[in-house]
Amino acid sequence: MFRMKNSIREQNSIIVLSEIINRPEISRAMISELTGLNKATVSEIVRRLIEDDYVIEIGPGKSTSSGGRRPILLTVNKKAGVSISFDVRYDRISYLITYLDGEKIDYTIEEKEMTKDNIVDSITSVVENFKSTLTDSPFGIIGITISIHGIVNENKIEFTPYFDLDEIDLVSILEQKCDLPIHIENEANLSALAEAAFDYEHEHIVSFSAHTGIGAGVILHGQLHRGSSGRSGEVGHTVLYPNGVNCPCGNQGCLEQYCSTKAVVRKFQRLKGDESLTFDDLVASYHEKDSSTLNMILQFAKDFGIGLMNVIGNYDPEVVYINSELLEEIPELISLLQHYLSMTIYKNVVLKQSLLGKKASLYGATVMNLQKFLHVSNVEFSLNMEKVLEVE
Amino acid sequence: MFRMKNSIREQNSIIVLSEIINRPEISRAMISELTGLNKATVSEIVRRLIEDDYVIEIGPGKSTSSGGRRPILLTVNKKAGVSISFDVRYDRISYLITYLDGEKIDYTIEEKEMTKDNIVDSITSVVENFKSTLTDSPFGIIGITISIHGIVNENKIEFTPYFDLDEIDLVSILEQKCDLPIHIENEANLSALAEAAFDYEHEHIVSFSAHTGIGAGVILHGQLHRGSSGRSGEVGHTVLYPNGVNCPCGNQGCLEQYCSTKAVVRKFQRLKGDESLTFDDLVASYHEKDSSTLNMILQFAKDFGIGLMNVIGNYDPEVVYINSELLEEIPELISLLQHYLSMTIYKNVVLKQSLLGKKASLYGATVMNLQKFLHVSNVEFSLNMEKVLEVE
DNA sequence: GATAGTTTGTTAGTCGAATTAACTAACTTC
DNA sequence: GAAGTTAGTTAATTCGACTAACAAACTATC
Repeated sequence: MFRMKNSIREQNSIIVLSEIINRPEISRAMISELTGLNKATVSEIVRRLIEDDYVIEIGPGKSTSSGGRRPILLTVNKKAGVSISFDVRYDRISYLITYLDGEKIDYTIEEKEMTKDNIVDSITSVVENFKSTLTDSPFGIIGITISIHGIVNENKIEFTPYFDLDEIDLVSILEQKCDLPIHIENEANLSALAEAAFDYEHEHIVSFSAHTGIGAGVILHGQLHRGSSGRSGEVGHTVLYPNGVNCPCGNQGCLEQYCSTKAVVRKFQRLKGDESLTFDDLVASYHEKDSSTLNMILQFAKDFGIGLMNVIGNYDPEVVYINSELLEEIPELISLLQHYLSMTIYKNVVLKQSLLGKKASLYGATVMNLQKFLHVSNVEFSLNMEKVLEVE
Repeated sequence: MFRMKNSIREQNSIIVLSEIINRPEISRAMISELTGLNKATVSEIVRRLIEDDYVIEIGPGKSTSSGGRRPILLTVNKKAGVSISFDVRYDRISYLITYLDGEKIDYTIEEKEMTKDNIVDSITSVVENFKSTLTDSPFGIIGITISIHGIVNENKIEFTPYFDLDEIDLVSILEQKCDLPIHIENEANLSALAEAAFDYEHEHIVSFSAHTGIGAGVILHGQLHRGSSGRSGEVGHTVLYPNGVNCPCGNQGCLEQYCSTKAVVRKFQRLKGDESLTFDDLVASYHEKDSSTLNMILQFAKDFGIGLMNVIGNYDPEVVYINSELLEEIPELISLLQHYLSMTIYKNVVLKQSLLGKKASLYGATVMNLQKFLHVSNVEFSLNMEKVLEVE
């Protein structure tokens, strides 16, 4: 058991700050009611939060119909610091710079091949560039979190399929060059953090990502579950068909070989005997109700459903957010999957389309920056949903 | 955030008590060193624990080679209360009565068909019987926990295959009749609690039980993960062979239809064309190196391994305790499974034979009684390993 | 428009848990 | 027997959170 020194680590301070971050404006009295903390306690904690630049007063609110003193509304001092997020894939890099509430300052995607030789420069040039424009703020850049499509453990990249980032110690290099807190995390895990940060209702959340690979990020009791070595939720390599097709991972019949976007497009190409067909062609063919495509998609849904059930049967979450280009284009598949679920003991599990799509991991990285900055491990605070959803 | 009233709920009290429960004897100075709490703080907390009958002093220890005052050794006041555990299957009921450290007072297995009509009497008669022999103790019976081979949620039995316990509200009935705290929990979950209570080293533990059904109990960050509706770890009904044999659960190709003890014996019977063959015959045939039996067991190991990998790929635990009659009789299969694992990204995950075997759930129930009694949700305290392993 | 009632937020005093620092107690070694 | 070491207690202090009382600022109403 370690003792709390830093005031912001103090349990109740973080509870109060969470309530303030969670909504656009709130009064001391309301915080007291929501948390069960005494009014006097809330006043004292808020006094320190204001003193330390975390919170600002934005003026009086309206009194209720039954009268009474008007509340003094509080809000998080969102401009006290900024967060920088990167998402790195083998074929592209994107970044997002936001204030503390998630409001966008800058967002860019660049399609280019990423390697261990260009990643450091790609990142530092963005950071240096931004640093030069940054006017004085109490906290400055609170941290940089990098989303990696691969296995990450203890801030080290252990395995990156399709590229070679595992050959350098990215965090050490960047910490030296930037002199800022650097964090790296798996893409699916960060996506789950993002979904959880916007979901006030649920405690157990799975984010199921199917892009080039398939992975699940898992939030249990409001906290990210990373597993003992950062390998939790690697469902892409659980076996769907014993004795099925070979997978680069060494096993046979892995889910990823049947249900990743890549695999489905390949199957579509073989079905039509045309290797030039793209993802968009597949979607078009489906919407034209081409019967062989329909059948193929139906088979995909069955396989996908088994992979999904596999995760649900292990974790028993309340809700699963699905983040997949294919299911985004064919949303009725979600209903179909929900129908499959309704016939099992997991009928109460709710499937939802991810609201954040391809920006999920970037916002998850923002959440991680905030978590590290505030020294908390839960997601009981949130970014400003409105601000986030209006981006692009 | 709720305030702590009851002294024993107080964070640091429970930390100190855990250290005392965790070993046969310990001094105040050592507690101070282990926990980081100040000597004075430890003295005060221990004073209250002694006052409240949780702890006793057992006399002076030896001083170290470099001299100094001799320590006053402390130990948990194990006879201050007793725990009662039941394990209920469709075909038998067993119970275990222990002191607070897990030392056996009574243990009995009775083979009989259990139904909703006889379960209440079976339990109350044991409790009443024991109550009459119980001499005055500070806490008396601290609780009764019942292990159920079925789905349990919020202290209610929701589904029991092979029998009908889900038709009565067992906890309410027993609470009325016994006037004691009654808890019920799934068998696999309790087994996991038991394994974790004896495992000081690991934080993420899976207990994989394969008996009539297949289930996994999961300990994450030292706490039992039950899922949002008590259905976590229901791996018996994840799909092994898509389009495989029908399962009573409604799905096709469930793991349970291939790897439960029941399923394997049935397969052996068909293999040999003799329906009277038993589990023991299967084990004998294997040890006689009957080639068709060997092949069958090899196939079983492959299937079992896929089921296991499925769980590991989701949770990424540090260690998996396997509780299966078949693997207990053929322990070399564990090495084989470990070999399969070594070829995956989960090469660091350790497989172990359960030390507790068929008594795992009973000891897990004891742990649960202690957890509820002490108002804690972790297993950072333990039963007395020596005392437990000498039972029978 | 004076008064009563309501709600927000602050102040003063108190409590309790944990800390530090200085002590006593009880040993070993030389 | 003196010096060094370890165990445990005591007293004073700090700090977070609580209660209770109050001031501030509103609404409703006769």
